Amino acid sequence: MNETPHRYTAELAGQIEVAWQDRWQEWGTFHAPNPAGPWAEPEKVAGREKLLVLDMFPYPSGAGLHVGHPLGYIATDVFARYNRMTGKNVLHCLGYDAFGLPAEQYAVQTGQHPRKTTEENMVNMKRQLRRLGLGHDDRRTIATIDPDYYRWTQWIFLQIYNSWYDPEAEREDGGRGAARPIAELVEQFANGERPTPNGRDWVALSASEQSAILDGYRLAYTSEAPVNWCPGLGTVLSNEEVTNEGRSERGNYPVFKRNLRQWMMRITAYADRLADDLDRVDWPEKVKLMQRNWIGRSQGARVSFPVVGQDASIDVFTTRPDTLFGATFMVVAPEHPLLDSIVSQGDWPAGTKEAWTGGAATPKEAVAAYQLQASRKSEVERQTEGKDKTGVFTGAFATNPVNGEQVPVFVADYVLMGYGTGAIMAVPAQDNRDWEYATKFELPIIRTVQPAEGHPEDEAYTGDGPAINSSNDEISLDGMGVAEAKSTIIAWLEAKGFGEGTVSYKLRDWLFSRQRYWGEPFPIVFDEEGNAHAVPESMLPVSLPDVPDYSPKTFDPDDAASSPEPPLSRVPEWVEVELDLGDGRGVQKYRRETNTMPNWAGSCWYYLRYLDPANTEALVDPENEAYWMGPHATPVAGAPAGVQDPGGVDLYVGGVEHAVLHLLYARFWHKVLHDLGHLSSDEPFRKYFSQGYIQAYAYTDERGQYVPAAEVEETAGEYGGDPIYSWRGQPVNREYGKIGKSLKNVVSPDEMYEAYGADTFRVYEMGMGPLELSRPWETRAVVGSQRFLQRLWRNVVDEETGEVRVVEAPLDADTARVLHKTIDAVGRDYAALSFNTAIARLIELNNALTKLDAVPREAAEKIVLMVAPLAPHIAEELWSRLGHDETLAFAPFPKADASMLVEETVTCVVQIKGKVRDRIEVPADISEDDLREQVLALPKVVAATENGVRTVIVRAPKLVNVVPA
RNA sequence: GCGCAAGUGGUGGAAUGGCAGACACGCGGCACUUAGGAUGCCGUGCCCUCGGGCGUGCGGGUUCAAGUCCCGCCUUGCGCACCA
Repeated sequence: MNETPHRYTAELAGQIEVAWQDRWQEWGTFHAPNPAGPWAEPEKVAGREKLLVLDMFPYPSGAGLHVGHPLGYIATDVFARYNRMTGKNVLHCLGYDAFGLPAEQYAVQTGQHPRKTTEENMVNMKRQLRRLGLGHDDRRTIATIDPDYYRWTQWIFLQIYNSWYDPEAEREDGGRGAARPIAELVEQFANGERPTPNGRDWVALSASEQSAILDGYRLAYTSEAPVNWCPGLGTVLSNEEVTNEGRSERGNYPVFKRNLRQWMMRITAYADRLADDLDRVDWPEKVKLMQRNWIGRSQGARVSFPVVGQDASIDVFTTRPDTLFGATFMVVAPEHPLLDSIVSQGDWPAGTKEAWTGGAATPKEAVAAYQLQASRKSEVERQTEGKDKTGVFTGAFATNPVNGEQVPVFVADYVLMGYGTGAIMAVPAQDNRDWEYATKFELPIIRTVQPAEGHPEDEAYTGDGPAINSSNDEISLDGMGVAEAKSTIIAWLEAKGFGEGTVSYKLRDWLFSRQRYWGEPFPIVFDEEGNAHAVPESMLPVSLPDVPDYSPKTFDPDDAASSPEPPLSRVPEWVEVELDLGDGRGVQKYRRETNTMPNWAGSCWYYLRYLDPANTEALVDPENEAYWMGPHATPVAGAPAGVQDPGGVDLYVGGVEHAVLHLLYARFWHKVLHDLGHLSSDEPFRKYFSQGYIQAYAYTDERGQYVPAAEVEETAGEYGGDPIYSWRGQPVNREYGKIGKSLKNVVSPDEMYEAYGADTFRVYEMGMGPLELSRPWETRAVVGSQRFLQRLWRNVVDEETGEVRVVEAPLDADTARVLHKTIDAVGRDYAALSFNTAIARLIELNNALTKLDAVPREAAEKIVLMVAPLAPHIAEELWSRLGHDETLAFAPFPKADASMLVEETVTCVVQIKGKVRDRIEVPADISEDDLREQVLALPKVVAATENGVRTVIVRAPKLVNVVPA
């Protein structure tokens, strides 16, 4: 009946794919040898280059994968497989980021324990990914929820907790500033080398006093500070997890500022290095820029303005100290700590304008009312109220140090406590915000930079120009440009003791605790005085207890007055412990820390565990870390001259959504571990590639409800108009966006395996376009990739008999040339992650082979090897049928014969005045003179150059451009 | 508002300053078929008086030659957003 029983159908593809997946597993094909540690196989490492390829750490979602998820995994797999065929020792594997909010929320929804649902989700995801044929080292699969894993997460926390940042420490790269053990700081305090902050003897201080001082230095510390409290999630969040609109990134709930005692990570100590070292890694500029913006380093000056009639001064940060002479008033944030003491106690001073008082009888009342009003505003309200300037006069004046002018001090919420010093000198002439405020409150404006020609009279001028109105008895900036004026005035301020050049950052310390159940417990206990103690390494891991009630206490999302309540605090038998911490104090009563770590903790270092997952002695054997991640001999392209290579993962592929979250946190942890001597590399991700997303169309009916995208029919519009979409006969609107359940446009990889097979799916995803671009999913287009693989199959296997049909014959010259050109191009494309163009080349070669009566063995074997990284199963199957016993995973990738890359004859394009007018076949090695002569003799050229020739451009052998007179 | 990308057929996309549209989808035709939503082959930027003309968001410029380089504008996407 069936005339083509051996056709490469989805069914046959499925059989082949599963069989090869079993073989790879059985043979341990993708096990990568380590130089040291428990899995040491130094003899297999010797003499090979290494390559460490990494995907972003996935969390096992209950919804399973959709076709967008595997895009990056396929890309890294193709790259890894290609490099394996060039002889490299390639490490590629995947683990699971299984703690955290999504896993917990899913568990809450389904009413089951998070561990159970998480493990089930991991099983499902592993099945989906295995069916894709990824060449992962499956021995190295890890999960953050595994106690053997989070033991090391806790160990790293202790390393950070037991460290401080010494800005004077010399680094091996010549820079200054590094993490050092806190014990060394204690020693400095104890032997008097470093005075304690309050000047008292270290040994005379109580344990609590010592503890409080050390908290001011530790890289992980607790502090009582305003944090982002999200009642809807029942937890606090880091700044990075809060959106511009003041809502939680996950769940979009309102977030409120609350003063709470929380764990923080002193990432600000690393601000400079995190910003500077971006120059040493190969990342997209866009992502580097996002990190630089987030760190927000700006050069400027701190200037002190003495408060008139008080023994106090207001410090401001400014990036424009050159404009000091134009400072006509000052503004402090409503939360500024000095505010209460500087507000004048009596009536409004003489000259107070009505607009400054906010309608209050005294400055004290006005400021109190304004503070209250500001404190009641949520972040959301600040946003929605727009940028209307509000504020009141404090009644106080401060002295401008450059000219002795007494300027009024205002309180206004356009100045933020969280940046700089929380106070500014206002220079309306050179700052738009200050201009607005000055105009609204009738304050003087003095230009101190000459505006450019044609600049509007009624606007601030923020550009460069010569300084004006900027002199006193000692100094004059007049005539200087902005840069020179800045350095001149800073030198003067420093000499007079009025201020100093300084740097300010937008980056804040990282809030590290969460009031959730499903996360790593802190290895911290509190004694009866409330002082924190590290749990000794020997007692790790501190296990997450099984509890009957793991769900977090959540609140009305708008209930700002609610307080977090960690689920672990409801387990007294776990919280209350008696321990001997080995610190000489013997067995004591302690209370465990009941907060848990954020899910970033486990994902901050997982790539390190991949290197040595079975190691029980260390998080990674130093030799393994140095082998896989150590610095290269030469820095990345574009790095400043003379810098050291930081090392790190050779290729990291993932979405840009983690540009300032995971990618910044991981860099910070990595640098701490580097400083403490645990890692030779100084950056985690040497090269990062930001992949695009696969999106899909979604359709809404007349009521705006989403309808199943798979059931929508498309019909051509009349007279070439736009196509019309309909669902069950009714017209629907098309939208473009994310793939998701709520949009009813999910396509799962399982459906693709079923309908086409994994290889076809892989080729389609890689062939759709460049990896960095987002593109729409189109199921009906997948068939093109299937046709390609079918033709490839047919070139080797007879569809009717199943016999191999290649012939033992030499290649004809044309085929040989196409083959070698393809080899040349495809190799370069793979190395450059240009998989879409590699596929196009392979299709062209395959189509050329299809036109032959029979395919010579050499061509068949080479195209099979070249296809193997993309479509490994069909390639293995054909390779095997061609008579090879072993996997082609390590078969050498074909090499192009350079002599085959040059054509004997070339089509030369003949242009007249830059337009193509003719073509001639010429020998590839034709001389310029011969070619010029031939072209000028062509009838069309002769006709066009009746009036003579102005010039002839010859680019032998491909192009001649004749320009007639 | 500030900053960064990107604009190429009906669609996804190719093109070291040198033949614009590789490859694929879709569409049209043909073959094979009881059948085709299978498979194969051919065609497919637009206009045309079949000579050719016009074409890479718009307007200028550099060049013998511009999708590519430069200037200005428009549009879209992304990031930041009272950051002093």
